[in-house]
Amino acid sequence: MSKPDKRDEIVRAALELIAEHGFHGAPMALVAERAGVGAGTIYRYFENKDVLITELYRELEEKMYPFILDGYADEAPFRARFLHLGTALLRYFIEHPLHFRYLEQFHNSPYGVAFRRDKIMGKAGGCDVFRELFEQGAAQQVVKDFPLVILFALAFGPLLAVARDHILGFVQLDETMIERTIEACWDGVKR
Amino acid sequence: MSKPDKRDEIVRAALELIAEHGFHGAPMALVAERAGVGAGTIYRYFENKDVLITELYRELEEKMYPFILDGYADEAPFRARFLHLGTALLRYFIEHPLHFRYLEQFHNSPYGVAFRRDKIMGKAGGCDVFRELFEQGAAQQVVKDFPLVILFALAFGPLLAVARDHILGFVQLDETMIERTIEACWDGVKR
Amino acid sequence: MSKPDKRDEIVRAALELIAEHGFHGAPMALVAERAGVGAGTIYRYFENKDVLITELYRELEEKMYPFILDGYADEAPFRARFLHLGTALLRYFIEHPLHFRYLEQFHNSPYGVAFRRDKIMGKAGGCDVFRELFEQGAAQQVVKDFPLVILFALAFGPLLAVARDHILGFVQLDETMIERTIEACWDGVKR
Amino acid sequence: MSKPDKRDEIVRAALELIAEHGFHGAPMALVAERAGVGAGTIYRYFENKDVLITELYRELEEKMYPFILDGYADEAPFRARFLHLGTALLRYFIEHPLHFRYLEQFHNSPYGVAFRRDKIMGKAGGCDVFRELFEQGAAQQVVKDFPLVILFALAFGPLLAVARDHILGFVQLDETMIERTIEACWDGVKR
DNA sequence: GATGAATGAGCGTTCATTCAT
DNA sequence: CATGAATGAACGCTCATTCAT
Repeated sequence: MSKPDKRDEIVRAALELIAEHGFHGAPMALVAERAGVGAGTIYRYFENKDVLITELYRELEEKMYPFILDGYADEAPFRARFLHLGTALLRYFIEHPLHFRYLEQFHNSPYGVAFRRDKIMGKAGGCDVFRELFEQGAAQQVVKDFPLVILFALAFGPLLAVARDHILGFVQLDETMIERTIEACWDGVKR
Repeated sequence: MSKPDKRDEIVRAALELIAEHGFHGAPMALVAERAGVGAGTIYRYFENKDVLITELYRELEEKMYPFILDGYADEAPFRARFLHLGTALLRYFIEHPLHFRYLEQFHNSPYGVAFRRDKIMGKAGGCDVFRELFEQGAAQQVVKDFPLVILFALAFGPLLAVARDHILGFVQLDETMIERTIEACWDGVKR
Repeated sequence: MSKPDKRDEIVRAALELIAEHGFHGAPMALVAERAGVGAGTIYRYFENKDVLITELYRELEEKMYPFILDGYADEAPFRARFLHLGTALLRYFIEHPLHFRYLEQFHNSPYGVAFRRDKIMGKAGGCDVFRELFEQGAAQQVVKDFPLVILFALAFGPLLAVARDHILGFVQLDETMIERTIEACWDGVKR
Repeated sequence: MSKPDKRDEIVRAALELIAEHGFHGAPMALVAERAGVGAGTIYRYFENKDVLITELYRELEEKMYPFILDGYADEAPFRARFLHLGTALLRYFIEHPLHFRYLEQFHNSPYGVAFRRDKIMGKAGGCDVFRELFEQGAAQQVVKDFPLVILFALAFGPLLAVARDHILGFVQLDETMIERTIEACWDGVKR
């Protein structure tokens, strides 16, 4: 097994265990076992558990971006862009349930809160498409007159809730349901 | 200190510690200390930590109901009832940030998922006002034609997100902002 | 077994293991086992291993002082007082080899160096009899004209070396040898 | 880098790290890094860490001998030879604090005790000048009537203590202080 | 020969739970 | 009933040593 293979196995094992059982349901020894490596090996790639967790988060974000930006037309009208990003995101979560559950765990933890705080304070990375989109929407008065944070809540709150319900098996979303859901989000956001 | 007093102190201490520091930030010994009881005493009232956590959840739900049902008019039109419940809920969370954070922690944990599964499968308790309301709304065709689960997501997804952002200090909600936010939720839900 | 018993057993076990095998030859699990307590129990009495080590040092010092001060006559001539303290100390070490080896381990470790630094800088505790004695000796010009630190080295260097050699079985000291050794130390120190 | 170079670098790195941070402050990986070699390479030159430690000790002793024997006159009177060796040793330690601290660490460890035991039991190496000197001194009745071990303690106990105090910064020894200190040692030893 | 990634036993420490008092 | 000292399994992490390259 070559070097990056081990790292990948560790990351995959951590993703699975944390997504399924949360941070304390994923002791390092179990991550190692599931990755097929020795316990000490993890520490060659990640300084400690916190670093592994944060690094994994960043990797998931990076994998997600190309997916949701695929076919995104910068110059399209606001509504079209909103629907594109929304449906793409929801589709991504549904197709990658492990990613979704990991991201959720992360956001509902001290890590995630600190992360968001940084983002909101503008040290952002990554999430900028959304921020840009909504800032334009606000400037063009096509969205309701709310602080950005609330617009985000109106747009993504339902999206994330619906994704979770699908993944937990509480609903079964097909493509048309995805689109209709995002249109409903749009109704909440639009002026 | 009389018997129910001790129980109350334990519950209060657990609420504070878990809301502020999460489940692992609340060791039983610390809960006991903060409650002013012996560590073993907790186990007279709660079989184990899981039971304490679940029990506490149920108590918070019960405390919440009278608050949000206060002034609720069964026979009012759907929209008015929706707005009443939504604003009441959001107000409740803002006024009881500890409760909110506890409920959130709970929902984002294996406990919460099992709990919701039971509810959705119909063994519900508590949440019935919302279920009834939305079932009526669906029957009257005043809300969008979605499964109940998605309607819930559209209604409460933004609400919870906004409450969290307020409590974490990312926005400052006043009464009019609360009302406007719930109206935006309504836009998402209404047909 | 009553409360102070457990603490005593832990301290005794730590003393034995550390004296015989050094700090890393005394893992907490082994200390616990030898003390006949659970591993976690140690932490009820000592915050962590460092605290256990430092505390044990202090206890040994405290046990030693009454022994060497027994029969010490403040107003006796310098030489007599020197011989008293020196022989008493050497006798103590020979009678308490575990104490001696522990104290040695402690002094030859970061703990001990920090400790001595504090003492020399005057934040002393305990060792004051010796300091007082030598300061008087210096004032009366009965000892050689050296900084205190060097006088200490001349007096205690051989004493400690001899104690170690006895305990390791390299010599066998009897009472007269003890006295003659301390007299030889005196020759090194006296003007 | 040629073969003996690597060995030397390993030894130098081990000396520095162990002298400054003790045996546990010198993990093999760090020794390798500081030596500029691979971790596995150390094991081509030294069977294991214990061997490295013992070997390094022997090398330091060997480097020390030429230094202290420089100018040593076999036929000079006992006192002169004693003073020569004593001052040379003390000077050596002061000029080579890393060596001194290493030797000290070594002596205060299971390695050192085993080593000394061998020496005293006569399997000696190295230390023979001192042994010879003192055996002569005993035969000529110029030193006190003590077992060799005690004479060593009287002579080197203060010397080592003073060296340590200098290196730790508790005193500052200059050339005359060195000489006076060794003369004081002489007072302790001489009949 | 030289490497350094990989290993896993072992460390110090925590904490849910028990049970003698 | 209430207590809190005691427990020990489990955790995150280190490091001497090995071995495929």
